[in-house]
Amino acid sequence: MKKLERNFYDRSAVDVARDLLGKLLVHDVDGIRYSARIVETEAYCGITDKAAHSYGGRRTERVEVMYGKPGFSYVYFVYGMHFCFNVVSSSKDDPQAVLVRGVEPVEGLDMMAYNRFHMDYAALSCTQKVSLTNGPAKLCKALALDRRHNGLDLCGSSLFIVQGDVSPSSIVETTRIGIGYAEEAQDYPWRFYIAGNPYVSVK
DNA sequence: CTACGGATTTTCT
DNA sequence: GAAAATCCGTAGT
Repeated sequence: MKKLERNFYDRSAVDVARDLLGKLLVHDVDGIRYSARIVETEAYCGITDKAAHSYGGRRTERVEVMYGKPGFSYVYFVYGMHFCFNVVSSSKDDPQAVLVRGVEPVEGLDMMAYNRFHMDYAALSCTQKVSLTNGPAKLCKALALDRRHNGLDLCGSSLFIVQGDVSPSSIVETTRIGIGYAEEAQDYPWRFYIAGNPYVSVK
């Protein structure tokens, strides 16, 4: 399957978020391949979006990568213990990004099960299987993504996204999660997910 | 099933 | 010093 190229990411975060659904996120490390279908995303639309880390043109060390070229990773640390993975979108100096909130495991299931629960995949309960990757911090843990993966080029060879083999049947557009501080931006329909998929974090 | 609070530390004011 | 793009365990319905 074809790796997504720079021009895929060089669009608004809303367009990239919608089009990432059904694509395959791949992480190759230490001879292990993790891959998972993207089933839930959120767009963070830059300096005018009160929910975005780059709102108002804020430009700190943490958010610097969002001001660079599209198609790079933005991984941040939150709540003292979790990481979240984003894809930098839009053009250089327009700090937009897409948060990946849910993925469906495809390859590397045993390593994902180990990373999350220190168990074999076969020993997981049904609840645990779904809980492997149905949230932004859960999928980072499962796919072994952390601060070392901030600022990586997704057009590179260890962390990238490929075209999926099936396009999503039905896409739901709704409001974003966990942004109670964002006033009217809370109500913008910038979260997208594949209808009916069990790895969506919040229905 | 839903609701709530605690965990834990970086990041920014 | 406060808040945070979350998760998990426990308690209640």
